[in-house]
Amino acid sequence: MLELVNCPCTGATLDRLIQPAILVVLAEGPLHGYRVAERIGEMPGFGGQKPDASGIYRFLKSMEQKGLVVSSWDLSDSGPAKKCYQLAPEGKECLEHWIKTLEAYRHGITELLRAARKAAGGRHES
Amino acid sequence: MLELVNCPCTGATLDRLIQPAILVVLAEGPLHGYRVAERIGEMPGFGGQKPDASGIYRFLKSMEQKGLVVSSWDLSDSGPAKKCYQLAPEGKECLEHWIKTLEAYRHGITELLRAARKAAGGRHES
DNA sequence: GGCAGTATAGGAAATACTCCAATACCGGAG
DNA sequence: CTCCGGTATTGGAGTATTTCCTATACTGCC
Repeated sequence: MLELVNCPCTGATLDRLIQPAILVVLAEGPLHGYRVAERIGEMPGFGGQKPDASGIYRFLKSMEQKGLVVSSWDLSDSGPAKKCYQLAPEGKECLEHWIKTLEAYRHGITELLRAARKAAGGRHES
Repeated sequence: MLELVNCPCTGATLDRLIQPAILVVLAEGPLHGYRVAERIGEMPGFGGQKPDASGIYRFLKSMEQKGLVVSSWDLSDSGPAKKCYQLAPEGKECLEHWIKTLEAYRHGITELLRAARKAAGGRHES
């Protein structure tokens, strides 16, 4: 038997999609990093496991530097201070661009899948 | 206007998929690195631009170390020596695993797309 | 001979990602 | 009251991944 544990074919990480996922979550309404991470973890395609919080915070920070999101501190609730992020107009523009990109990705994956099935599935109904 | 040039939403790189793409190309028949890169460049989803050859060679090498492919030098034709790769049984197994992974990816992307359209496309039929 | 195209390969930098630790605030158990 | 667990943000460091640039070499063409 083959050990595919360390093989990317197990699909452990499709990390690039965390970025549009953040945009999508924020498009649904302003939210702070911790909840963003939780919401992404709930999304299908992320395997029910929430992504590394560090990574989310870093993404949010870089997105703010790019002007895609704006943040404000939310001290209203009890508990530690929350940095509340919301989508800037540029972020919405970026999200719309992502829609086209995701369509292209899906098309590419569909084609790859077709080719893979054709190549691998030729005869293996054992 | 927003400069989205350096934004991943432009979809410049869906690099992770180069690995199954190599597998698919090799599943269609033995081939050497240079042609593999060209074939991948022709595939939809890679934007018609052929990937970095260095990367392909490195992938092929690591795939050989993992036992997914086997190589042999082809000196039959004129021109520089070609290292011809072909899929090993483990590589085919990996490719079959990739099919499941790609299906999961596509599903995840579909869901993300649905959410993105809902969030961004609410009202902008201008 | 020099140049372009085919073909492989390696170094080094840049980037991305993960794991781990630190800080801080709150509420409840002991 | 003190410690612990959950919420919340952040930084450091190490590893993995990717890209860019370069080197080598062979062939055919001008």
